[in-house]
Amino acid sequence: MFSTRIKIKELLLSEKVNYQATVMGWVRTFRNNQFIALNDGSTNNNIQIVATLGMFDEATLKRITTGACIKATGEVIASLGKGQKVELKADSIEILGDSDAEKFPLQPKKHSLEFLREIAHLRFRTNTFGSVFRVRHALSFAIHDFFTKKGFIGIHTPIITASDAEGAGEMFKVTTLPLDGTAPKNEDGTINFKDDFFGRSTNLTVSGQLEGELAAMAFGNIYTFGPTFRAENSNTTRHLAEFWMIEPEMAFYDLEDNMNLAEEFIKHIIRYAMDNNREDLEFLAQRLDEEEKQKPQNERSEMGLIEKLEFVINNDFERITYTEAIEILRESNHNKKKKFQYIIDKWGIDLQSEHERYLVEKHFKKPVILTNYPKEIKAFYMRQNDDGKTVAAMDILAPGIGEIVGGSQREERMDKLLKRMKEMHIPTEELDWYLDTRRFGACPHAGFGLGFERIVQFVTGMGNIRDVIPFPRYPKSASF
RNA sequence: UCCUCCUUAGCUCAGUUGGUUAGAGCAUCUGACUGUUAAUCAGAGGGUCGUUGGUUCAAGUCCAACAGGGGGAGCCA
Repeated sequence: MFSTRIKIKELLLSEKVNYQATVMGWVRTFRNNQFIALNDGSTNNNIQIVATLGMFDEATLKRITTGACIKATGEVIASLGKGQKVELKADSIEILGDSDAEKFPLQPKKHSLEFLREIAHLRFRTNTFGSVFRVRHALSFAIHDFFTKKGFIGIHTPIITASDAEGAGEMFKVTTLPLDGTAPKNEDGTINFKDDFFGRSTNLTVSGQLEGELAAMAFGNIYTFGPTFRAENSNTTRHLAEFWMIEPEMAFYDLEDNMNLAEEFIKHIIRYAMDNNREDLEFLAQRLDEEEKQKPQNERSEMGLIEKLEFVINNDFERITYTEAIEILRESNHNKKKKFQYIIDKWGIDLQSEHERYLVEKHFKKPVILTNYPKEIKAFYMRQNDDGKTVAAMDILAPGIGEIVGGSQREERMDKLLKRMKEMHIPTEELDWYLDTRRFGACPHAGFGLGFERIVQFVTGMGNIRDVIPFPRYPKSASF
């Protein structure tokens, strides 16, 4: 057995001294030819390894460079210096992997996030990304934990799908047909997919919702948590071409049940990260704080990261209807003074992100759940309200990020659903399997979708979504 | 996709109204020092100024196109 190591987090946490230990990790700095700051990714805190002068040969010391991987064995003692409680006085140091100091790009200094994105394969070794991805994992675990405790069944919906009728966005084609122009064609010149791998045209999924609804019609409560793909040419700080989405779907839920679950869910996973990743969040809070100081006074956020998260956990989300939101916006001084780029004048228009931000950041200063949107601006499967104008939709808007959750009560009445599909030119033949849920034992049900990276952004305070997924995919970029 | 800003050493950035040999800090290398905390001190190396084309006696500096990046918008999660 090779790994007899103790993790640095455990070693530092116990504060026990006077025992033999082995640590393994990557060198952050090597000071004074004696003091190695070693990190193993279990925490941002490094263990100080003391290589007593004269105990190690010159050749070994030369190989202890920033980025090198080493194994050190010795006695854990109370530190003789300030700055750490314990340190490891090395009896032996073994270089497991050299790192050419002239070529290793990470330095013990502040790097820009843009530069680190170019070396995404190495950025895991920085404090910022160490914290971000530990928090990401905690949130991921908390999601499964939340739904499991509530008796939800996790469903793996397909990544390759045949349907392209959901209208959730542009899709990536999946094919094994040749791309050199020799693929079989129909008489009208379009590609004939009969000889393709699946014998039909297929795409990467844009949502697991429709399949999720099928499972909910058997298990009652289900959730999906998987990768999702959108071939939109979106170049923003909150869009990715490949992202992870959580989509719960619940039988016997109406819109209010749906909102209650979504709010409880968000609070639960934030609470989990606060309880289990305090150190990482404090590091990220400090990082954000320094970043904020670079901004002009009027652009700085009023709350620090920890404060903001506490606030979200401890306060009810504001719940208003679309109609009320339009009223608030129309009557706002911001609107009257024509400070919006898009002036709010009539009911029925879609809200622009400037309006969402006004509601969340200026007016309510807390997360807002917007409900009952006009049916014209929402998807075909949303349940039609009795007023004939709106649907039982809900979006949760978060400060700094905007839409974090989109959901609705689903239209379970076959006649209404079919009518709406026709109006919106959704091909019913292709979705016949979906319509079976309405044919055989239809029931009131609801669900929502939550972009995982967006909640990771919210919790870590990272401004760019490309910095909360290890290897981001976006237009013109699929490195690593 | 649209608007806008940016691109100078490995990194972060200076570079004046266009003018001779393009600078700094950090990193790297060499040496000194040795209980340091992004160690310190001394010295050295390191640049086709994003690419291509244009204006000019002269371009890092002005103009254009393209590429890449940032911020904002749209689409959305």
